[in-house]
Amino acid sequence: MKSVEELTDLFRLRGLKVTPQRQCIFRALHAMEGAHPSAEAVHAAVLGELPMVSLKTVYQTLNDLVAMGELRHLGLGSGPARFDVNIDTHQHLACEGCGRTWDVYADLSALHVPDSAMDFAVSATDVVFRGRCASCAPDPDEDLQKEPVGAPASARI
Amino acid sequence: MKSVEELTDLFRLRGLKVTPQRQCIFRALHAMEGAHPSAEAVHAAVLGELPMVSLKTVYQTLNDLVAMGELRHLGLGSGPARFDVNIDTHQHLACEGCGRTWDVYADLSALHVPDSAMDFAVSATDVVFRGRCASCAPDPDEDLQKEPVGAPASARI
DNA sequence: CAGCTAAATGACAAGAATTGTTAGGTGGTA
DNA sequence: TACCACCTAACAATTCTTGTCATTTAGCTG
Ligand SMILES: [Mn+2]
Ligand SMILES: [Mn+2]
Ligand SMILES: [Zn+2]
Ligand SMILES: [Zn+2]
Repeated sequence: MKSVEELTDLFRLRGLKVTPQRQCIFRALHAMEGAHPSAEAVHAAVLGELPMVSLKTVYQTLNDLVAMGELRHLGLGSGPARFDVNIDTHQHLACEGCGRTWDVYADLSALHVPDSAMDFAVSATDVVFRGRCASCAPDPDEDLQKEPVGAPASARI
Repeated sequence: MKSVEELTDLFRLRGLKVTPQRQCIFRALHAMEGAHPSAEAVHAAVLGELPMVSLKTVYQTLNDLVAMGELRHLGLGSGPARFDVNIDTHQHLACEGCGRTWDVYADLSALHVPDSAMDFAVSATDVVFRGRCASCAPDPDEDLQKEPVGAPASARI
């Protein structure tokens, strides 16, 4: 995520105004490098500094950033939309146990669309590795005893 | 998607009851092989046969099928959830022009999670190729005047 | 086949996430 | 400083999905 100063300049270049609310959102996002917050999470972070900012303002600013390509909208899984503060090309690990998500940088050079779809022009490839992180790994002892309980209610991005 | 008879047996095995509404939903899904319908789309198909089925019943049955692993819940962007009638391992082409989605079967054997994430146990890999389909291609030479015509039956959303 | 019971149905309402509306306020420029 | 397009925030509206509950029904048992 770019610095507050850079984002300020980019907003002004676009004819968008830079308000204390927006700069506070910029600051919150800049402090979240590597995270995938929901709008609500960004709002919560912002409220610590400016208690009167509305959730609507947060949504509006996040959507502006997405339109500018300075933030990615993650549309995976269910529940509230997540935003990706990292706009470099990368992929994700999604833990089905705790719902956390990590960035990974995998080599996609060997990944090709089959010939049967040759008339489709690919501009981006989204990859999500789903599974279980170290803390959520099934314990081998419990594994022998019982069948795994149903997945947690919220296995999200 | 399995046949109405197979799904009927699987529901009974699970202690779930099989009602005319549910069998109608089974039929609708079975006729949608290769598609990625929303709950609303399934509901619309069902209403042609049984006009009194509620959307709630459709959601309930689709969720049961997902819990049984006979239907996949897709998170392709925002908007209403899509369900994947094809539960074989496969990937998707998503056209950013018309919003349609196609199944593809790509070779993922060369796709590995980086070593830095070695203690993450991957159970599934979701791949979405995003771009533009032939009808939505910006290429001015091809299909210049053509309306985006319906995709082949096996390649619907 | 009749009776039992857990499950399903559907009308309705509620919940969760996001966006529209609008009246007043403000940033950036001249 | 004055202007004005843009922004803010309270509120309402929309969209998608699930909860509640009275009634009905599927599947089982005898
Ligand atoms: Mn990321
Ligand atoms: Mn599919
Ligand atoms: Zn985990
Ligand atoms: Zn298209």
